[in-house]
Amino acid sequence: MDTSDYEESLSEAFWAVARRLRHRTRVALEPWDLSPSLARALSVLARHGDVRLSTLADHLRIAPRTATEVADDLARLGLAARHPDPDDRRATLLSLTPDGVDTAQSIRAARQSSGDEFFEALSPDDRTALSGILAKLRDN
Amino acid sequence: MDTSDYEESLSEAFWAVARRLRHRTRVALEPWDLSPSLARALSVLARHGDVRLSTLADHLRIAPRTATEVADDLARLGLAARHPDPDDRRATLLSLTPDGVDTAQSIRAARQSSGDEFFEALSPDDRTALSGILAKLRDN
DNA sequence: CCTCAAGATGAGGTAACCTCAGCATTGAGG
DNA sequence: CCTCAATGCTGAGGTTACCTCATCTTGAGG
Repeated sequence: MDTSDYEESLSEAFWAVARRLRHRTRVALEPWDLSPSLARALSVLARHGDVRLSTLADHLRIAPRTATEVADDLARLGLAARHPDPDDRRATLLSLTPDGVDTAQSIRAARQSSGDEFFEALSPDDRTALSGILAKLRDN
Repeated sequence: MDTSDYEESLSEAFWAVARRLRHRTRVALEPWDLSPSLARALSVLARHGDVRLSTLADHLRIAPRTATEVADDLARLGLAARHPDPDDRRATLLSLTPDGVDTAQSIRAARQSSGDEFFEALSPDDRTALSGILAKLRDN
């Protein structure tokens, strides 16, 4: 196996896992009828409270314009609401509604209690290793 | 950091890396005006020769219907061509054209010579670890 | 004030997937 | 042989999660 093959299969493996993870996540979220990306956004909100859309975009590492759409979707579902930033009238803050808080919490709880969560197939060591490796890849 | 936070950041990190990888790959493929998924298909063809569309789908881990589209695209670009399977008249084989062979080879060469390939930011040990971890995640 | 930047969004687009239904062909069981 | 379920491909029609570009409002510095 030469370097090229190695690279090849690394990225192939990566994408195979990505697809699988996406699928698993979607299934896990079915009870709430939430897409993976909305669930991610929800958890950012749960962790950081009110955030500007641009900040949300930063956290999710997506384009600001896309954060607008995520906010639209969360608002449409009644999980979050926009309100004006008192400090800057250009900006909009997004915050969870009570329903959003509940949803975020129950997703969290469900994940915690479900033993077959995707990454739990790994040993703790593997998880630590993966975490470190992903951090390196994320910021290179 | 409890388990849930840990999970959370693992999948977030995973997706952040996925986005980055996709972008990097796209940039790397610009000289050939090929999308990442077509490049993956091309390399499957380069490694396996003639394949049925369904086999291609298996290799790429995509739905059979999607393989049809990949084949359409490769054919449209003149990189691959369909021809009937002599053993089964239901099936179509896809094979690289001479142009496709050249393209596959030059992509391969470019990857080999470019030192800044995405996963080369990792140490060989990390690459090995990642490879093993992905293999576990792929088949759980 | 005036200019330039920053925040959000409307418009419009894309890649890479998917399911479902339908057709042709095949192979296994009666 | 003949039927019939299974297999292989594809047309039709989504969906998700992104993107860029242009435009509007507001803010901050000279």
